[in-house]
Amino acid sequence: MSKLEIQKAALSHFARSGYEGASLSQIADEVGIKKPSIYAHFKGKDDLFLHVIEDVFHTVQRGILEYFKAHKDESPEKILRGLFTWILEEYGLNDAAKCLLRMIYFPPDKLYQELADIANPFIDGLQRTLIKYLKKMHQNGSFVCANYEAAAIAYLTLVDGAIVELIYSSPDRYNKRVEAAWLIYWRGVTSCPEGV
Amino acid sequence: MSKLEIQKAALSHFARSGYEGASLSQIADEVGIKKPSIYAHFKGKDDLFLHVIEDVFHTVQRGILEYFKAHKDESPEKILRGLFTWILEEYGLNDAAKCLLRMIYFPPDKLYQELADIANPFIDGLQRTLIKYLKKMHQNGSFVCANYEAAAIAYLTLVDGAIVELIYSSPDRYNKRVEAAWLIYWRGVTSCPEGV
DNA sequence: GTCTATAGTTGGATAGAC
DNA sequence: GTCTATCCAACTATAGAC
Repeated sequence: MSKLEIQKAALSHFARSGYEGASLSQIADEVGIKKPSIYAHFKGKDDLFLHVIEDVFHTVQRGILEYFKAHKDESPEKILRGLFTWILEEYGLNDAAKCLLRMIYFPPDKLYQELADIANPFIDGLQRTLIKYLKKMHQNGSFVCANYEAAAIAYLTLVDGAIVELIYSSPDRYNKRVEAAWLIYWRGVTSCPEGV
Repeated sequence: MSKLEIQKAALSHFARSGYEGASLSQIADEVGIKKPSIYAHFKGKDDLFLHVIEDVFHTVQRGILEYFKAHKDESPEKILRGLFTWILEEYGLNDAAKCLLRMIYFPPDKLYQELADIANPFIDGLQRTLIKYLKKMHQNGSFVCANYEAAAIAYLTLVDGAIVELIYSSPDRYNKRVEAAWLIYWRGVTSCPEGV
């Protein structure tokens, strides 16, 4: 029962302080138990951390796939633009997203390999799914552009750049970025002067 | 003399392991001195850290401004595109850039305010300088676009998204992102169908 | 300015009672 | 499954000799 509570508290500490900065005492305090009680549920700090991380990656991945499924009948323009809104609502002030990004960009040296084994399939999977989706829409005729693969890569660049602003500053500035960048992106993708 | 060596070693440790993960013993080891000798140059870990960070921010800021000055006679297209190449060459595998980004996105809770006082002027300064530059070029006639302010914000989104890939994966995939995203960005910025 | 020695704290982890 | 008590290692930091 309290296993989930420990994971939840641990998540918020790992998100805020990183792997090295988080301490089992503080996590136990937040749950309302003593430090040694954690060892009844997890083998140690590494074990707790990896359980939390694996859960976060799978949850986020599932969320994104569900978003695409729920909106699969809409136009690519609406789906791609809407994902930015969805990210803000779902993961704007969320520990899970912050922890996930922190561990992708700045993994603890000690668990580098274990983390890469979780993170790489996640990243590659998202990229391949997006390219496959845009390819289908492109052949479909519902996504007219010069190069769907470049469009996918550029889109992911946009997503990362926007999220970075969400982490660093605020939802407000995130929205400003998204509005400005999206208009230019979509114009650049769909307008094909002399068929470049 | 060894004050600079300590700062240099500290930088690489803060970049790789973060504030909490870096230890004074390891830093001292790398310099080839004993831990207490650090206290002859710095008041403590915080003091060393803040000195390193301040130095990094100023160095990077100076570098970027010098890049713009050195290329001020070229077209905006060349300057903006060239910055991506410059970032890769100058800061691709660099501890300074990695440390800077890490501390912007995931500052240690303990020194949050002190870091914000250094990071915020840096970020805001860059953004304001870019907008001012594009405004001048716009009024100049050498940068034809619908909205120079949106172009600036979207450009920064691109830069962040590209850097994220540079941190996470490799120069190779960074270049792929830049090539794909730049083409779409520039097309979207310069093509103004029915004067949007 | 660098060292040895050491204080004082906190970290992760284990043993064993209940 | 949670607790108290405890161990040991690592950390930051200081005192004082050279």
